[in-house]
Amino acid sequence: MNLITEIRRYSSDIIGEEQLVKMLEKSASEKKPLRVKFGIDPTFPDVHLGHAVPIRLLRLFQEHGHLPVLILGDGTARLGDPTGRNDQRPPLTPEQVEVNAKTYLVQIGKLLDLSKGAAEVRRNTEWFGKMDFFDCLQLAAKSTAARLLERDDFQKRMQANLPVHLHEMMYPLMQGLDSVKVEADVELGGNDQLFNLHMGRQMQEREGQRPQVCITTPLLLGTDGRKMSKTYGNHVGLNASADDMFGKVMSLSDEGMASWFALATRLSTAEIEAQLQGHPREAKDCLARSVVAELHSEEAATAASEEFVRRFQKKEKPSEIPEKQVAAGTYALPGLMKAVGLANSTSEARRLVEGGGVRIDDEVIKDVRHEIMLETGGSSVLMQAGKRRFARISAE
RNA sequence: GGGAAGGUACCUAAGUGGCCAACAGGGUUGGAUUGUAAAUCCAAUGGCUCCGCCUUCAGAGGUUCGAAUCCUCUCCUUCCCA
Repeated sequence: MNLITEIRRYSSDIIGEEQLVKMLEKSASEKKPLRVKFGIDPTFPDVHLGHAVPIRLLRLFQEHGHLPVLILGDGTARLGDPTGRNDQRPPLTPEQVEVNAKTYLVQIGKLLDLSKGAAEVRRNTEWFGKMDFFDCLQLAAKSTAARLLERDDFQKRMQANLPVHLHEMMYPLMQGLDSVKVEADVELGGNDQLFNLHMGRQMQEREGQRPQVCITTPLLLGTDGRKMSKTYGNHVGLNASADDMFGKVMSLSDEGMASWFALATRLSTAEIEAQLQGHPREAKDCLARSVVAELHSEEAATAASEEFVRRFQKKEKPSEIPEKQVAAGTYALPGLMKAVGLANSTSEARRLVEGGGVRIDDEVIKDVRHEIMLETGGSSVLMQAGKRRFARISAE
């Protein structure tokens, strides 16, 4: 299939589309790969499927012989992209950033070939680490306050009487400088990154480089239909276990399925159409399998699907239940739940019990004063909190 | 530098001396229903040795029998003027 057609599947905006077509042709005839930049800030430990959309597009370029230039924004992470935030995030230490950066490489490596020659991985402290204050001033001189304040989220915050800090305004400039430093031909990003991508284009032009083509990808929504974000708890992490990943995808709302099929799987448009015609449950099962298969394996996907049916459709026990051991003795139910990690506090445990969400050996217990006796060598107790949390408890 | 408005639980946001662990909505968590979807209904939502006790309303002091509410100082935010 034609690359440009495939690109469109994953993109919401292409700035310089004609230019891109020419670049692709020229690259093919000269056998010179395009440098395709994608930057990600290691601000938290997990990459999720939302981030994976541009990474998928990047892989598409890679499969067509172009060179992914992955920027780990270890410099920009110190500051944090203000996009879509109405508050600042706490600053990260270089150590935290480095830990995150390492996990990112592992996770991104599941989708992209990061081996030498196949991709270029850069950290932007490579250049930001060397800049002194006067260099920063020069960077600041590349744009104007009016231009930077055009940004949507700055506008909104100012209208809401929320702070907009000066360093936040530097963020787009930093991202733009990344493009200049790596001489990007194309830059990819989520569609909330449009402003930042534009900035790279402008700055390259000022530096006498050919301005990059900017491609933004649609936002993959979270399982509840809102923006996918860790703070909403509606994200699917790339390093989630197969079962967990499967379950989360199954909890996706029906409305979100079409977009998930398009953005989070490699199924063809025709296959997707066919799935969407069928029963939503079957379609979602196919979707969840595809996602798990790509990040784990086919076998894991099948196993996760079966496990899911067993647990939630047939309401059987999960095939693996965590074993917990406590000292022998008699326990009050809430305290024991806290001790084995089924509740965060005894008060929370009480609430669960009173709400009828706790079972011991398949029997609902509503009495918070219920006591459990555990003796060494005695039989274990199966405890269930809510629909999905189980523990088998025995005495040491 | 001058003036004004603010800082309440995960978020938004009431409360301006006792009836406040603190209204309401969102979120979250349990339960019912179900396709672990959506929608809907019910309940819970600081902690604990739980019919009672303990710690909370930016921070530190103070007034009072009693403060999230009054006073003083400090820290933080926004806006207006210079």
